[in-house]
Amino acid sequence: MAKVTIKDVAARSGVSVATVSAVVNEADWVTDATRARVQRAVAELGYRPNRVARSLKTQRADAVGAIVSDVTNPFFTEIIRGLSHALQERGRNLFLCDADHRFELGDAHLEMLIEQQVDGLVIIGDSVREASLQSYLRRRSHVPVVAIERDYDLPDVSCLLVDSEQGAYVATRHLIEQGFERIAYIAGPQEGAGSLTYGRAMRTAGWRRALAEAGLPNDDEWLARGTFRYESGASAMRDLLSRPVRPDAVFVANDMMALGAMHALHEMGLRIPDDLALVGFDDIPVAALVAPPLTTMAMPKRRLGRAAHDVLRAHIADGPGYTAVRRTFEADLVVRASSLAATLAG
Amino acid sequence: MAKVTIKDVAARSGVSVATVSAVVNEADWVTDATRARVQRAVAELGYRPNRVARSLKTQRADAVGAIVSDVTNPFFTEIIRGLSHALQERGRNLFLCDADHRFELGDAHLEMLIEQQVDGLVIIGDSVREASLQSYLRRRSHVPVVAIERDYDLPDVSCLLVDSEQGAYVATRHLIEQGFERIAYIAGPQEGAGSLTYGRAMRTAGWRRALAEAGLPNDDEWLARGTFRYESGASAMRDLLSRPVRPDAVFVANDMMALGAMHALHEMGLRIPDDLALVGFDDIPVAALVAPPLTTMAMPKRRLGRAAHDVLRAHIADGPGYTAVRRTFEADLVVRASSLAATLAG
DNA sequence: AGATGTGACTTAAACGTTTAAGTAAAACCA
DNA sequence: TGGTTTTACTTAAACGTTTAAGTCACATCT
Repeated sequence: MAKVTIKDVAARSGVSVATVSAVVNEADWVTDATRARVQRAVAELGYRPNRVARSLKTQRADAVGAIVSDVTNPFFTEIIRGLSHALQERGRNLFLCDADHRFELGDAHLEMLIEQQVDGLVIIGDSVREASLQSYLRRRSHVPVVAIERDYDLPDVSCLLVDSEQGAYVATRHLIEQGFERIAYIAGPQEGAGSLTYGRAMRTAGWRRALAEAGLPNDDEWLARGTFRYESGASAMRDLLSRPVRPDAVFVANDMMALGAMHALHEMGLRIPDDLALVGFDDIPVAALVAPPLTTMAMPKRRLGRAAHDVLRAHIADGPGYTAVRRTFEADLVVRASSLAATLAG
Repeated sequence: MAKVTIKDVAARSGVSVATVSAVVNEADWVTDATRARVQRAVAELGYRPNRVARSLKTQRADAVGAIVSDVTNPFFTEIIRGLSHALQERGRNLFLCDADHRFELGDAHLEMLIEQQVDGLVIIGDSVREASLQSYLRRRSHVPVVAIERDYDLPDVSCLLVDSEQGAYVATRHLIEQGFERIAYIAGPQEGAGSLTYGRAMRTAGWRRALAEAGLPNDDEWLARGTFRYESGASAMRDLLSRPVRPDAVFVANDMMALGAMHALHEMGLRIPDDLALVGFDDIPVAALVAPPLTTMAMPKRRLGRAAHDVLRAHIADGPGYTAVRRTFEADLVVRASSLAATLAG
């Protein structure tokens, strides 16, 4: 009934535990004969090394922890996939925690991952408060942290971001090139006074820049706000359509809201893109599946996950003196039917 | 630079490590004065107990491991959410691993979770081979295992399943009640000779039963096969429509394929449900978001996750002598626009 | 007053590994 | 041949906790 340990293997194969350890860890000094005897004992007893004991002794976990703000969001799961693959290749494991949009939960997960002695941390989306992270980083020793799509103003954390301003600019340019002239924008929540001059908030700026450049109107008359969730996209759309001048195209700050907007348009009997063109942001998998397929700015999701791994690995290798990096990725325009000029689409 | 341990706290507060341990674990015999002194030292040093050391000593991890066949599949992430919440409430942690449909990966994850000494295992979907699991369970001691939506023929693993036959029956009955008479079925992959008489494979049987009962045709003329993926749903739909007699409704074995079928119908200019009604299975979140919203059999996803936790907890409490259970859940019909009789919808 | 009990700790072993340091035999060299 | 090096191990301490067993001062009982 008892668990089989390295001692049992040592006893059965008639060698010391150190030798068994050497065989298990593929040290080069063991003779073939001894190695074979030990391996036989390992197989016969079904011995598996205890990672907990090993971690305690070696002071490494060969694992990293990740906290994601919403594990049911396809955008994040793609990132996780990329991260998970990269780790897998190196034989590292991933402890994944879902914060479900609740900061207390995210903070609790952070604490537990630290106690678990992971070798590094990945924070995906807005799941951990800056204050909590900061108080951890102030400790005498801490593991490297990299954040994805979350911009921390902390010197020790690396941030992997997407250039939202540029993405929004490209998306809007695309609509302009398709010949649309009244291009509205459905934004995320109102950013707090100057505090969030990063990430998704910058999409507004990109939209403005493209319109200004083309001499098109870009004032608040053409701007509506949502919460990044599906339902809010639908109501923002209805809001826009109720205004004096109807837009002929809408750029939406993320795909979930774009889908909501699409739903509202369907309900009102308006056709996409004939009556109104639509461009989203993120390129979640469903974007290609709806009718019509949604034009969107593709986030390099898997690459973000993989890059998080690479950066973390480098930091771990560099030891406590690592220097955090800040990397910006570009979003790519994926043209689908929802944004094609009526003349082309028809 | 060094990590702060229980010894540092003991030294600073002038007590033994045993006392610090007692304070941290809220033993009741410590005086208020001592407790305060220790807590102050803990706060001042920023001490966090090392879970690895604790696990090694206590022989528990206060964590369970889960292996999911595809972390990007919304169906599974909902289950994970349920599991994760339940664990959270008990202060237990979740180690989540993504097998990405690759059995070698799933098996490797199984091995590593075992080495990590988790208190229990949850296997979600088809991610771990029966042989691998069996060889683990043959070991002298093992932790409890519960599988969700995967039917293992192993006496020590608990299985949480959904009654697919019944679900398919209900879905088909619904179409019959709406007045449809030529009800086709898009199934999953052909089940291997007699081997998969469980799970999703049983949906064919439920469809047949409902049709037979109503005296409607249910032979292979009305059956097409896919692979449970989006694209295969589209081609299966095209296949069905190319046959001599066109169906007026289609029941699809899962939502992803149903969405694919929907896409094919849009392409061909056919209207849903007017020209052809559609019912899916799973109720993934997008099902409600497409146009028209998809009628489907809702899987109790969160409940499955929560139930996995409950069963696991019971098994852990029962110790090595636990008796595995087999529980079947019902899928609920969720009626949306895609299946409403033309007369009602119009 | 002496025995007994209780409260508030401390001591030290243990959990299952890894690994630096030690050792004994064999191989090599002059 | 005698000394040195190499090979193939073994010994034992350490990692950071928990916890059973021990201790010692003090209160309580008869």
